[in-house]
Amino acid sequence: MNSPRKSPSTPLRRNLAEEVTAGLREAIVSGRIQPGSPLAEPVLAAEFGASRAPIREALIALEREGLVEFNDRSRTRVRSLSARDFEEICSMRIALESLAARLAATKWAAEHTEDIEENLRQQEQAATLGELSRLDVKMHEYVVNLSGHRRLVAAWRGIRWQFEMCLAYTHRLQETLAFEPRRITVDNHRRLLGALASGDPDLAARTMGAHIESSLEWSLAEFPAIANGKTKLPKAFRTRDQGRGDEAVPALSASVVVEQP
Amino acid sequence: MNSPRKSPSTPLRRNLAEEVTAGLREAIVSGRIQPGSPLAEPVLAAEFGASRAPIREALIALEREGLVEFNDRSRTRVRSLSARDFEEICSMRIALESLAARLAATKWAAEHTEDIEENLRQQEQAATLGELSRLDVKMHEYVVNLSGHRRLVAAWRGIRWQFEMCLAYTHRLQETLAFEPRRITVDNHRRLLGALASGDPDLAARTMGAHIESSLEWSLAEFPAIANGKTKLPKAFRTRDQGRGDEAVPALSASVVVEQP
DNA sequence: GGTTGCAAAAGTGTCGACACTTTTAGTACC
DNA sequence: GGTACTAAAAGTGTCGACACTTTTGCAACC
Repeated sequence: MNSPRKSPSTPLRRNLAEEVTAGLREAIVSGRIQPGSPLAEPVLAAEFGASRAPIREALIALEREGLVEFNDRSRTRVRSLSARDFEEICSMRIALESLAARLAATKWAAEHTEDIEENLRQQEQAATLGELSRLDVKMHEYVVNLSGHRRLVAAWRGIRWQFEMCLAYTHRLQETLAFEPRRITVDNHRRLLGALASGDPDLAARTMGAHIESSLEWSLAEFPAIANGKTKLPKAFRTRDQGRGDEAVPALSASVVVEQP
Repeated sequence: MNSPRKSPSTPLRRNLAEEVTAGLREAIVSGRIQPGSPLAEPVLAAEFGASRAPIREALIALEREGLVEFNDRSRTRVRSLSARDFEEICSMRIALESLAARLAATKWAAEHTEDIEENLRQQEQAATLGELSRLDVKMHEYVVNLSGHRRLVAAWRGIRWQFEMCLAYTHRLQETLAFEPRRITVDNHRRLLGALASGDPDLAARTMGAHIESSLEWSLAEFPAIANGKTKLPKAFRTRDQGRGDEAVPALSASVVVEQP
């Protein structure tokens, strides 16, 4: 042996950094920690009963996921998502998932259709809007993973939780309006499934792009508050981009890949 | 004062982590550190005269840029780029830069045309293939930044240095064949500039996609070694994907966004 | 000769400490 | 009441140390 054991009680818990990352992510996405809240390393270290090293690593990981942001002086805050952020997230999803659908279509097999259909069945039975969204994201994630494109997967993960954060906020506003939208969503997904299973890469990409775009338009229609700043969202969520001379938000129609059918 | 100063000689150098990141990045991209080389924290710490904390941070940053990879047991190595990686990088560039071009076209102004034309003039005078590539990347970076899409910029940076690493390798093989390719490249860029300046988002996106795709095809034609593994590349660069049951490389034509003109 | 077992070496995860910087909170001053 | 100055508090960057795990090197063994 080497030296005095510090705490023999500690049952060798590795990857404290990952635990902290997961814990913080959950708290942020769920809204338990409000956007804009400062995240000081010593404070978090105390809360998680860890030292600053794993906390630091977790914060870097969360920054990569877009859930927190570092200030000029390296101070960390929970990120606030503005309408512009929402548009960026959606246009990225279109760009990335169109490519994912293209690749997935070329290697589509019967088992994939079965997997997706199982998911769609669950969607039809989903009790809450939140549950429905979770299944929706899961389906999209399935296609992204199936693409086998590791950099695409990585980039997608870089916005995934930001997207869920947006969803959580919109759902918190309107937990009810589930019926009509749900049928539309599932119908859309069936069309998408058909395109993927057809094996036609162009069709799959086009359909995926149109699908995401249409669901985005629906969101904007339902919650114009998100898009124009006259928002009913929690105050901290309502952010005028605190950027340094940031350009104006590009019109949505311009940030979306339009593919002619 | 509080306690004994450790080294009064240290002139307050901040951001050691960034220095290390930049130093390692340069060494990796230039090939001074061979792909596959292990990067042990204590070793690097000694080399850079730093402690492990900033080294660790630098390695995480480089992993994010795709220049190093962590193994199951968290050991770090310089990443080896296979033909599949090359294709992934290019298809990501097409997806991202097409969107960037679309956005840039909507906000294009005379000054931007001037900036690009200055760059093209320099391209025409570039003495080496490496210099030409540097200008090429700079031009593409210009468009990406002009898009004003922060997540797009972030994703692009996530593959930028990997791309340069590929370039460095191909150039090391063939430093000479500059004349014909260069004229083609510059011609392509002029066409691209026209599309961007036209203000037509669809045209800009389409042209950008085609431009990147064609330059990729040219690379594959010139250096089939890169694509098929029968390579003249340095041994460490020649990597059979050491993945765990990785799927086959999707055909290039399937990983590229084809947009009908 | 090749294999197995074991101890040293090398490596990662986490911790606590300190130097320095930025904020915060008073406090004196006008 | 508002403003300028100052000292405490809070925060980040970096360091060295230790506990534990994985590799490596070597030696005994079949």
